[in-house]
Amino acid sequence: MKLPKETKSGHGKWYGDACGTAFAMEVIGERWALLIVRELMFGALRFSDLRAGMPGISAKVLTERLAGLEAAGVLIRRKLAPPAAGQVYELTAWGYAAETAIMEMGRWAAMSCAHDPTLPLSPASLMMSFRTMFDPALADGLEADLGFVVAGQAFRATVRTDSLKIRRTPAEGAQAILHAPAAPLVAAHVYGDVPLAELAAVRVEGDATVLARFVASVKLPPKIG
Amino acid sequence: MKLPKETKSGHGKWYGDACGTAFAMEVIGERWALLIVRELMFGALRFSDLRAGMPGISAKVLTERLAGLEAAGVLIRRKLAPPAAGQVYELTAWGYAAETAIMEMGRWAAMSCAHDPTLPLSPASLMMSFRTMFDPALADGLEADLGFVVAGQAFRATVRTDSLKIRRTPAEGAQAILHAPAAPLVAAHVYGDVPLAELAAVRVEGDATVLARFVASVKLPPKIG
DNA sequence: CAGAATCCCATTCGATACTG
DNA sequence: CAGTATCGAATGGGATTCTG
Repeated sequence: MKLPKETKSGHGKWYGDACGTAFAMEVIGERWALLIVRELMFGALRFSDLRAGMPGISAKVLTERLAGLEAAGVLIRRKLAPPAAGQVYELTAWGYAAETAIMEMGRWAAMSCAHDPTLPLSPASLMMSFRTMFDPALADGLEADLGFVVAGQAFRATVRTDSLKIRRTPAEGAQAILHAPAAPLVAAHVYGDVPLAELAAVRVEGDATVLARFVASVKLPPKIG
Repeated sequence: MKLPKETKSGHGKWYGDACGTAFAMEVIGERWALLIVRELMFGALRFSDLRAGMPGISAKVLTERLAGLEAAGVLIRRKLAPPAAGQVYELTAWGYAAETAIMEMGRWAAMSCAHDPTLPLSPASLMMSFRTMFDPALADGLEADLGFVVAGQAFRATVRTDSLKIRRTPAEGAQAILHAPAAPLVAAHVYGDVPLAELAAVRVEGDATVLARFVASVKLPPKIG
């Protein structure tokens, strides 16, 4: 007697367990699946943009995962309006609701000594780390409208006294805009305390003081493992 | 050219990504790994106890996962004091720190319509769901010391005005003790609103009123997917 | 460029049998 | 009870090719 195969792909096939954690792992536990959700967390992306954020994933696997996540209700595929050809992948409301879980996993991982923060990092990962590590107590009342242009991807961060919102939106008009060719450089400054002066490729446009206050409000947790 | 294999087992071999979420998935994203952590969350267990909580896992895979999780620093194997033979597996401080992430994943999964809460459930899963779904606002100031004996496993829950602690400890002396032969029966009462009177196999010992107040303070989130 | 289809090998899994 | 050893089957995933 074999266990039921059920949907044959995507979910419901592994654990047969009512535990929510088990169900979550069936949906987002396959290799790459959670990273796809991470990449989409700040807004819809096209196939090739997704690949760019996940070096190492193959077209086949990305196609399979996108189909699985769509079947599970995590994301939908949406056709772009006529002028722009092609389509984008966008999280559903439930997909966006995974953000808390993703952040808690990231926070947990950051507590391990084995976690290597010097590896490559996608722009979306960097932004997600800001959301995770933002501490209103450190922000000390900061309210700001910041832009980040990292590896060609633009994000807009809105800092309020007790919240931080980030979305994929052009940075024009922000109080301060940080331009960097790659995310690890920004991480070296924010988390590794490397002064901006030592990072020739990173440029700040606008109010550097506001940006510095933001950087001071983002901090990694202590290591416990 | 191939990607680096690195540790050959356990972690660091998949994504090569500084993103904490990616690292977390390398540690606990393998099949069954997170469920092992879940089972251990309330205290150390032996090999066979772990198998009992995860119907479907084979001895081989359990052995492999335990070795991987030990190598990653999530758990340690500890020899029992002489009177009791054998050894147990116990989470490290970092392993216990995964609880928040596990709960957030469970909360997220519970928001999906596709989540089937009628599947089998281990006692540890049930307790974890209590921790996840406990709402101090619904508890309305309840302070209590409760026992749960489910499928032969005993847990002790301490309810405070704004917290709920649970650990694997004999239930003797609690204000109320709920005895049930299997976890799904308890879930049917707590989350499915099936009256205790209809569950002949479930028995309450002690102050049923206190238990009822606890049950009223545990609630599933609304469905959004 | 987006993504489906095919091929093929490495890994992984589950079942069973076996051992201290 | 607590694993280990072995083996056949299933799956996974990279490379390549093909299509709109």
